[in-house]
Amino acid sequence: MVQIPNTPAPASPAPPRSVPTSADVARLAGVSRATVSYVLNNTSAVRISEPTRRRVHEAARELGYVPHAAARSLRAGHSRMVLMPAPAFPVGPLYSRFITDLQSALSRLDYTVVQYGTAQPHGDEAARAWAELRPVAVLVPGAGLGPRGVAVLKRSGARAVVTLGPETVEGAYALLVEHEAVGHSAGAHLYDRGRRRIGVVVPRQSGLEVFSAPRLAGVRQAVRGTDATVTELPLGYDEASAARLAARWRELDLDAVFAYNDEYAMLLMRALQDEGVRIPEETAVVGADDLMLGRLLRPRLSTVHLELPSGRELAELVDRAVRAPGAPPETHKVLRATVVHRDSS
Amino acid sequence: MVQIPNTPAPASPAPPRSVPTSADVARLAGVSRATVSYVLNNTSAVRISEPTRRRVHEAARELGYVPHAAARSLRAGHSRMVLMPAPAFPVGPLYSRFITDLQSALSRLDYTVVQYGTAQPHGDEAARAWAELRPVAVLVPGAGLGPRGVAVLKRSGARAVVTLGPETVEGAYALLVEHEAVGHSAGAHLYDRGRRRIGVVVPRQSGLEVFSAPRLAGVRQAVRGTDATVTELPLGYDEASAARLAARWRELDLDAVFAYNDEYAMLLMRALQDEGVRIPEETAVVGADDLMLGRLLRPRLSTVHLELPSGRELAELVDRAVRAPGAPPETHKVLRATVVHRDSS
DNA sequence: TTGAAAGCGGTACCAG
DNA sequence: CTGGTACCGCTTTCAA
Repeated sequence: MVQIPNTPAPASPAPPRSVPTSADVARLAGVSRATVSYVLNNTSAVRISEPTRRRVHEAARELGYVPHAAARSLRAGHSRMVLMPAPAFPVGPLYSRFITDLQSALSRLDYTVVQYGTAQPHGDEAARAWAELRPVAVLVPGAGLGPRGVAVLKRSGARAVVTLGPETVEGAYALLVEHEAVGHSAGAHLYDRGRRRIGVVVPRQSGLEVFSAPRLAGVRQAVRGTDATVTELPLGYDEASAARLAARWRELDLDAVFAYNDEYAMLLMRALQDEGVRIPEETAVVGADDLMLGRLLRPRLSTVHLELPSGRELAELVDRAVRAPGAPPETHKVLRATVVHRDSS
Repeated sequence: MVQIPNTPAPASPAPPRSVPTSADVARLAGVSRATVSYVLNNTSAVRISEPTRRRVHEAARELGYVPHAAARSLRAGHSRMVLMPAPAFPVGPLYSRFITDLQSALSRLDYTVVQYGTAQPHGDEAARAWAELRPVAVLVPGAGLGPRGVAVLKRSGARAVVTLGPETVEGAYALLVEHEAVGHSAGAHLYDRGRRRIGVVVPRQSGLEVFSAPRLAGVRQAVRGTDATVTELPLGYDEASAARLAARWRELDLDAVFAYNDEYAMLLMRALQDEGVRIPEETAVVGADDLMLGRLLRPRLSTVHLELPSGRELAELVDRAVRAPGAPPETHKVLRATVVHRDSS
């Protein structure tokens, strides 16, 4: 490269214009690039004299040298990056915590966790973009990734492809999050408490169908073969929508409702109470997620408590899959749903 | 590398074992690597015959070829990656939406957005890890990044370093999120409504000090030089903690409280009501964040509505900074806080 | 104990 | 229009 002569600069301490490389460090320390690499990586297979180490470290510090991860993993032929597409659905506190736990657990195992900015393109399209980064493992929340996508990822060197969603995908390690179980718990609970005309809230908010459909199906399944009925109740997340639903509550003639989650439950409960519907006498209400706010409502909200696998467990699973890439993909059900009975049902 | 002779494999269609490279594509198509590159990148500076293009595309498809992003950006000397450390504080719906918006806005400008797994190490330490990825821009939420960190990032080629937090950092483009304004709005509102003995909730939850301290300071500032008093009220996010606080409410002798945010407000309001404290007559309550749940409480919760800059604006700012890396860093105040007066104050 | 050199997967110049 | 080739920054033999 041609050195452009310095323009007369202000008397600042000669700011190095381009990014320092290991070659720059070597030059400054008066050693070869190889030696720099040995020293900075503490390579045990080779002994470097103490004075040399010193000089190298000194030079690196002085230049503010930071190794180039891409170059390193290009040479190494692999990286320790675990890629996790950011979920398409609005995340609640539950999922936030889960992500945080998982990230720190994987960090402890010396992986670099990266959340890839959300999938505009459809799953199998997106998989290509993820594959370009050559992650050692990919952890996909929600639906959207197909068998084609899994194949692309594996062909690009991903040693573990794990889905965390409603269905298994050919070739991937599947952590089945069956939201049917949530609806099933709620439905069974309501039936046990003598309710027979059960409404189920289905949020209109887009991105939530993935959860709401199976939850509804779970309720249906819970009362299949009994005399109970299940009624679908579309509901937007706003007061007007809730008020409209509450206004026709009497004619709907329901004695219970599973409100999708605690937030929708709060919304609907308020509207019902404003309408003079007595809870739980006339209508029982059950939410889901076991948020703090449920305990603060009056009557206290019955809810379905959800438990995702711990971040540590999942991290270990990923690690195992990375180390034994030959192992056939397994399927595990991971969503534990239990009813917390309070006063609204 | 030594080729290990194939063990007699099941009669599957010869699965390619290693990751296909552009050389493989070239071989299969019977052309050079250069030609493959031209075709797949639609390089306009060079004309490739239609039959050749066809053969290359065909070969790429057949092999399931996916380019190696690291190799590409190594050669190019730069990437289009915008790195955003995952925030250390628990994120609410407000921030979630903000992130999502920002990501899609940046995607539209053809940047790749990546959330880097949360900062275990302290800011300036973490900056080194981020720098290893050689992002073209870094967007840091919250506090924790110091001038040293900024320097490291810039030296590693980051053309834009933007902080989104409570204070400016030497060398970085600062989007000032001044939570003092939140407290100030709430304090002024309460004062205007005739309240003089103001309590301010300070969450015990760790990670929230960054927000709670300035909010408290803002209230203090709003009533400075008046006869009003400000009392700090530490509060854990659980019912027991709230009940304890409510039990000594009468002796605290407060006529108003700014409850940090809507969720803490709900928690405290419930405890106060259970204790028989009338709201707003005896004590006015103001929350913040303007969440749906505030509208559902009775009395309806007064709150401070917060507005962050739109994702599009921020994306454009980043883009501008990337294109004009010489420009001196600016500072902008970006948090708009306005009181939404309802029935609790 | 240290250095020279090969190459990881792409891109872009220059020659044919 | 296409191929040869020199890099990008780093690690890792192999020799000296």
